[in-house]
Amino acid sequence: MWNALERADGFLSAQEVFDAVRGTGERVGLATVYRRLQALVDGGDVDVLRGEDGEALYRACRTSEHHHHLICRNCGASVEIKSTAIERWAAESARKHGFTDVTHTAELYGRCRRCS
Amino acid sequence: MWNALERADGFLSAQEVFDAVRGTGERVGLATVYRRLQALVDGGDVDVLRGEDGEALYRACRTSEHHHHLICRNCGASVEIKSTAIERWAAESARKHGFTDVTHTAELYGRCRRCS
DNA sequence: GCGATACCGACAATCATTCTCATTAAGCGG
DNA sequence: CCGCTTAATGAGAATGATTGTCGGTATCGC
Repeated sequence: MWNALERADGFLSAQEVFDAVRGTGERVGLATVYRRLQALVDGGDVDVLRGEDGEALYRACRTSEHHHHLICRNCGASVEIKSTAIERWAAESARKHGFTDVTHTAELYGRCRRCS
Repeated sequence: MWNALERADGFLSAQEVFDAVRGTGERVGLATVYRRLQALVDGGDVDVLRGEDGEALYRACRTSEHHHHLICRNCGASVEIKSTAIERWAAESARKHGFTDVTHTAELYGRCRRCS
């Protein structure tokens, strides 16, 4: 399961992970895939985000630091992006409106060079 | 339907809109709620975003311009935010990695003044 | 080896969302 | 007002992702 995520260089849905694992001949249940993915997410080893249709997408990330993603909406390939601009903007906006304890999500969706 | 969205000053799920409309005595089907909400979204009159569990949440927005939200994770109240910094960051990042046709999502979650 | 325990796979259940289709409402020329 | 065409609607079935259930199995300390 971990291998499947590492090998893919983009986000995979739970179904895709399931198919990939099955493809290696390993006999595994779909429920287990969800359980293990959730465990990986809880452990901080995998990033999860919601596609535009609300489906959960998983990815093994190279860094455990806070970062964002640039995702190809065609092939799923993704690039990790760090940005101080976003962090600054988030903190600034929160302060201006009296909000505390603020977190944020930010993802970019487009077509990668190959899929253009 | 529009009234229900306007009256709430936070995001509502499709089910909540459905309940609100039914509460007024209006006889309407759930499928119609989804259809009309989608139409409103397409027309730019309503914003939609995905909650952390993937559920679609709708809100009547005051401006039809592109903007983001600062949302209280306790009471659901939200503030609309415009930011040129984000737009610049998105365009810049996309260009740098050869992505085209890029859109983005960015939301801030925190506790509003009253809920702090 | 033995019992306690955690994990697992198969499948049923749930929940949001979409699809289907017969029905109804609305526009319109006569 | 009438009949006809067309778009929108409601009810409920269908779909698809995700989660729960439960009997079975591998594991570990003793």
